[in-house]
Amino acid sequence: MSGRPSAPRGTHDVLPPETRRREHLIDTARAVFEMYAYEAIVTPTFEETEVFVRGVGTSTDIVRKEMYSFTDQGGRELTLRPEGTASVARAFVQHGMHKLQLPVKLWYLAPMFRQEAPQKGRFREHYQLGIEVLGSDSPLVDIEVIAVLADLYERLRVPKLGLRISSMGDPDSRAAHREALIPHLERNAGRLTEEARGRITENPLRLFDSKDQSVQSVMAEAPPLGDYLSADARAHYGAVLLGLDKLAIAYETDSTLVRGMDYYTKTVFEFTCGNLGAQSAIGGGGRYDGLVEQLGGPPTPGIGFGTGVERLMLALEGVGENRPSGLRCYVAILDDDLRVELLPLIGGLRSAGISVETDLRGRGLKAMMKHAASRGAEQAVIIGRRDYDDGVATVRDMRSGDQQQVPLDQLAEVLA
RNA sequence: GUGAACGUAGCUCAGUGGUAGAGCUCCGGCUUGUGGUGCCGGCGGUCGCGGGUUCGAAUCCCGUCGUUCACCCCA
Repeated sequence: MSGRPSAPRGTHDVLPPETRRREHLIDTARAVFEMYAYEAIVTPTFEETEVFVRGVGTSTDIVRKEMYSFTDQGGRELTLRPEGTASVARAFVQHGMHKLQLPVKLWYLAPMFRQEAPQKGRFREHYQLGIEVLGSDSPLVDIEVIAVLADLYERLRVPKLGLRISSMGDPDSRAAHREALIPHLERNAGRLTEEARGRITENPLRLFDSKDQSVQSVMAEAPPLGDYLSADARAHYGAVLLGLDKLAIAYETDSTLVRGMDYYTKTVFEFTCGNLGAQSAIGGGGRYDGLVEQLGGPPTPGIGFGTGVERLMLALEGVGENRPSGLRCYVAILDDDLRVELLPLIGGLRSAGISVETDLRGRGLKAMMKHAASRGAEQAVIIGRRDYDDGVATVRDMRSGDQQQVPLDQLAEVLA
């Protein structure tokens, strides 16, 4: 920074009228969440670092190199929330929410912070809309969670939508798979990149997602996780897919789908938008049946998703709707002395529920009419000395241009 | 974090070594009380920032910050 300060790297301001598009998106999401009977939850912007280390997992890029961590004046190790699920799980444990009627169904809108290299659609601070369902291991919940997100995207009319889904299995499935996968990788270590070799024991599943051709050829011959699913995990996965079919939600199963948090079990899924380039994932999530216990709570299954507000905004460029400004009426006062005299009149219109804009700069009538038009006012109320002395105002319909004289004391009724 | 491209008015961009430009936006006038089209005028720039080369730098060189693209990762 030198001279004029600017927003920090990877952050950005959202200005009107862009904020109207954003609010339409958020309003729509809230409406959908309420339709499925979710309740809002708010958690702190920062947590004890331990929440994310234990929750998200030490093998993840998020915990290893992307967290905004700091020590406060009391020597506490804190971290700006890099994702939403761990915080919600922590709150669930802290407040004994397992004693509530289960499952608990929650939604949130919150900023997330990750120190990554910024790119289009990837920011160091971004907002996520998300839901979490805690306390039921039924595949019905998996189906509902995916349906909520699909419903939201449909209402927003997200173009070129894709859904990939997979099952990570339960811990037993993963352990059995690991025993077969690691020897395969070690036998073929010569064909792996150095980076890939480093992950063999750390998080070998990640390699299924590699874009390196040589690594891919090794993974193509590797034992797929799907072959090692336990009977329970397999049945669960089948039930979820059946439910999606029943709801006519299109999906593609993809056993190479690997997500960035260690807590995922069984169902994982990711929605993509085809016109977003490299950052095509607009929302994703999965089941995390061990997370609550990991954070010191009773064994409690859970599942949720997060979807990125900024990426949705990009995906909806050109097709998204704005929230209407709601401005109904522009009051144009021609005589300077009347500007103060008529403040109660304007106040009265607003009390009557009419959105009113008026000139705050001392513009001339022509400029005020232009202002009224550009702000989208439906009607203009013009009051000059002549009108005021007669106790009337001129009301102009901005669409048709029709004008009529209205007594000042009837203005609210006529405009309403 | 690595590699590459780009950074000129609020916005979109032109200008590639010789006095900083256009369109749009905004403000005002033509119309002394009437918008969305027209005409005229005006406001607005440390050419991202710092250093260097040069008689002279928006232009060439170095550094730095930011954006974008790819890798990586993810929303």
